[in-house]
Amino acid sequence: MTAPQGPPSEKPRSRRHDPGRRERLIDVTLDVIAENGVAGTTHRKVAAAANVPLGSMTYHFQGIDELLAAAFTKLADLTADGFEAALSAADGPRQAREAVVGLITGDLLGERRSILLTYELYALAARRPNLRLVTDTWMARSRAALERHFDPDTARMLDALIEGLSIHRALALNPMPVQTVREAVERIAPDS
Amino acid sequence: MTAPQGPPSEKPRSRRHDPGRRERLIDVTLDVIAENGVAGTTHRKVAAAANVPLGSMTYHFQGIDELLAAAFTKLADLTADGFEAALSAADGPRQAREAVVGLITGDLLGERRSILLTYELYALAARRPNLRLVTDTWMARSRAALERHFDPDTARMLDALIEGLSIHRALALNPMPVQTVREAVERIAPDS
DNA sequence: CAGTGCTATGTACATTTGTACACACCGTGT
DNA sequence: ACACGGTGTGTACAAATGTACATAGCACTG
Repeated sequence: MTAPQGPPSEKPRSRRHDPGRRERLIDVTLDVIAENGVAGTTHRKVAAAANVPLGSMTYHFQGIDELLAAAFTKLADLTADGFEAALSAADGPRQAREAVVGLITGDLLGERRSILLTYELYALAARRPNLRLVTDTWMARSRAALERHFDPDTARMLDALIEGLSIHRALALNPMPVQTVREAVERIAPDS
Repeated sequence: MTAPQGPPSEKPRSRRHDPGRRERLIDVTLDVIAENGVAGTTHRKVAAAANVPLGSMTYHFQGIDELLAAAFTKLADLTADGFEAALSAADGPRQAREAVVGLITGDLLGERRSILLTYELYALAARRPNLRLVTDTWMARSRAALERHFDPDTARMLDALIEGLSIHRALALNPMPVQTVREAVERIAPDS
C-alpha cells in the first residue's frame, strides 16, 4: 500500500546488491506495525513483507528495538514535515485555520494509518526514553509551526485540539462533520 | 500500586480457595500492561505479578485475547464511571466546566497510568472489533455525560479537547498550566 | 457426612521469537 | 587484474510463549 514492494525486480532469484534496502526495511516496518501492532511485529514478518532474508534484519539493525526506533523516528519526521508544509502554505489566520481543519479532516484513508501508528508510538514512547525524544521533537515542531500564525497559548490549545479531534474522527463510528470541526477551531482561535 | 497484591495471605503455601481471583487477575493485568505494554504482557508475567500459578491463567481465561479484552473492558468502565461521577456532581455550566478542567489536570500520578493504558487500548481496538465496542461505548457514555450540561456539538468538541489535552499533559515535558487548560475549556464552552 | 462438581495446580510440549555466525558475493580502488 | 571490505544470505539454537491436560483439593448440597 504505502511502502514500495520488494526490490525493483531484476531476477526472481538472488537479489543481491540492493542499495537503499535499509530505508525500505524501515518503510515496510511501519506497514507491518500498522497491520499487526508493535506486539505483532517481528523480524520475520518484516523480512517477509520486504521480501528479504531473515539475516538481513540483524545485519542492518542492531536489534528489534533499533528497528522500531528507526521506523517511528521516520514516521514522526514525515508527519511533522507535512504539518509544517500545510501551515507554511497558509497566508494569514483565516487560511491558517482552514489548514488546521484540513489536517484534522484529511483523507481518512491514509490518515487512519497515520493515527493508528501514532497510538503505537505513544504507547511505546511512554516506556522508552529514546522515543520520548522523538515525540518531544515532534510536538515542538508542531507547536512552532502553529506559532507562525497564532499566539503561544492558542497554538498549544490548537495542537491539543488537533490531537483529540483526529483520534475521535479515527475511532468514532460516525465522525464529526467537517463543519463542526471548523467551528471548534474557530472557537479556540477566534478572529482575534 | 493499584491492584491488590496476592491473596489475603493465609498460609504461605497452598493458597487454594481464592474467590474473586478472576477479578484480581484482571486488575493485575492492567498493571502489567501499564508497565510492559501489550507487547510485553504474557501469561507468565501476569501470573507472577498476581502470585498465582501459570495454570490459573488458562483456567480463568480462554486465551490471552480474552484476558486483554476483560482488562480493557474494566478500564473503560471504571474510567467512564469516574467521568460520569465528576460531571453528575456538577451543578450548572460553571461547575461543569470546572469539573472538565479537573478531569484533564487530575492528579498526574494515577492519571498518567490511565492515559498510558488508554493508548494501548486504542492501538489494540483499531485491530480488534470486540474492543471497538468497548471504545465506542466509552465514548458514548462520555458524550452523554457532557450533554447533561452542554449542547451536543459543544459536548463533542469538549470530549475531543479533553482527549487531546490529557495526552499532551501526559507526554509533554512541561505540561500546560491549569490556567491555560481552563482558558481552552472556556473558549470551547463559553458562558452561552 | 458422603459425594459431586467447580476451582486450582504443575508440568509438558509444540511454536515462535530474537540473535549469532560462518560463508558467499560483488563493487571498487589500486 | 586482483585483493579486500562491505553487503547479503542461510541456518542454527537457546529462550520464551501460549495452551492443553491429568491430577488434586475444597466447598457446598442433600
